Amino acid sequence: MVKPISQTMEKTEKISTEVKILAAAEEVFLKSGYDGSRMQEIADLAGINKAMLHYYFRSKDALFERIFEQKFSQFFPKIQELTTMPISFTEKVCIYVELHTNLLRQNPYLPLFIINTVHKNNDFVKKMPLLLFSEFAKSYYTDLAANKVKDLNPLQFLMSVMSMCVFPFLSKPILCSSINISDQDFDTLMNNRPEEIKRYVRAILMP
Amino acid sequence: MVKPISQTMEKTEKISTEVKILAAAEEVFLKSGYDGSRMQEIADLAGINKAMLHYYFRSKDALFERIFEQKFSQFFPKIQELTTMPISFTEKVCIYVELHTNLLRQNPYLPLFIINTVHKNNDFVKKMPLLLFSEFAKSYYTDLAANKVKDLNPLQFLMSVMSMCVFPFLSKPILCSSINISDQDFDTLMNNRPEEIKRYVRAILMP
DNA sequence: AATAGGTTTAACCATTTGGTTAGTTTTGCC
DNA sequence: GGCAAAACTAACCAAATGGTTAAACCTATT
Repeated sequence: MVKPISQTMEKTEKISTEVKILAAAEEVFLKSGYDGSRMQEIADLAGINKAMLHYYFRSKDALFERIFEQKFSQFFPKIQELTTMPISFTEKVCIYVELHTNLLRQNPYLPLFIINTVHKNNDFVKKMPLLLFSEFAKSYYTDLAANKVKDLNPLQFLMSVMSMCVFPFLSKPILCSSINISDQDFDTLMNNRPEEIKRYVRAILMP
Repeated sequence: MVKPISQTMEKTEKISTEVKILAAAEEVFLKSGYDGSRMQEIADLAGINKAMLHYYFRSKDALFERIFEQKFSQFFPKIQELTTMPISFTEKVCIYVELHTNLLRQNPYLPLFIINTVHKNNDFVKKMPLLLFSEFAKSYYTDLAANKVKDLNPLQFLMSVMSMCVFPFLSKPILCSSINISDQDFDTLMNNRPEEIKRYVRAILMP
């Protein structure tokens, strides 16, 4: 039997308790939210004693906040550099669509988790202004001056693009139940979605 | 002092306990969801004894289900007749946009409440197939044959339109926090939104 | 006024739940 | 091996919470 080397169990094959807790907490919180999650459930999933949760993370609030911060930073694709690239506004939006849709395909629970948490307590958000709206708007107005895009309200437009990317993942359960499509059908739909949205984006922006 | 007339207090000016409970339960459940709501909170808001909740509605589950069913039926605008009207697909979609956006402006908590509930237990939905997808799709294909609309995937398109209508109300807290707009700004945005979406719809559908 | 039935209340109950603690085991180091 | 610190466990605790009950209170009818 392999034994851990250091007291803090770093650099060992054995998964540290802390990591096991974080993985379990992520799964439970993401699926059930703060109110719907139980500390015992997290402990059971991690295969450890419930007291360990408090030993490592002090309280449910602290553990939740840890998970939320990590998940919140993952919610939006990393497009900081994109905003300053020498490509058209339309292309920037299309790249965002591609990135965000694929990101959410791999993290389908993310949107509902984030929205619920912020809905309950919007103090969480303040720290990170990750929606680079003003950068995108600037790019839009540059292209508008060059008559490369139609005249419209950029906030309304970007809100619409984000809506088309994110909302399907929120409405999946309703959609699947009400028009009777399977999980596989939904996945196919989401696979084709970036192309479809990009077509809409171009149609809307074409001057 | 006005006294109630009948034993069951029907037809009196005095608001019946049952109605007070339903109003309070609606407010609390809508804001906090099932897990986040407390029976005591509902009783306090209704200004009645907690035991009354069980006297009239037996259990938290039963009370919640009562509220959910009512709210779920309000989530989607009544457009049954619309589907059979002799107007173009584009016009039908535009009318839906107008109706749904305005409906949600008056019930901004509705989408998150519905989505959360169905996410936790999608058995709720089965009963009412209120998304008249097939009706709309039929109308689309009629217009496609007449070359009045562009060739696209109607499910993807209608999902997009619904996204643009509903998602802003879900993302309001994030939006307001991250790009720092006030409740009034948001209301103005939502006031202008139907027109903006309809412009997008026409641009996308134009053959 | 007496009665009977629905309505309301306060006190109570059992369970769940986040959190703590005292003591035991493991681990790294001398 | 011995020791001290860290990791871990089981048992426990107090508060919260959904739910119940027995008694009191109205209200309409007789």
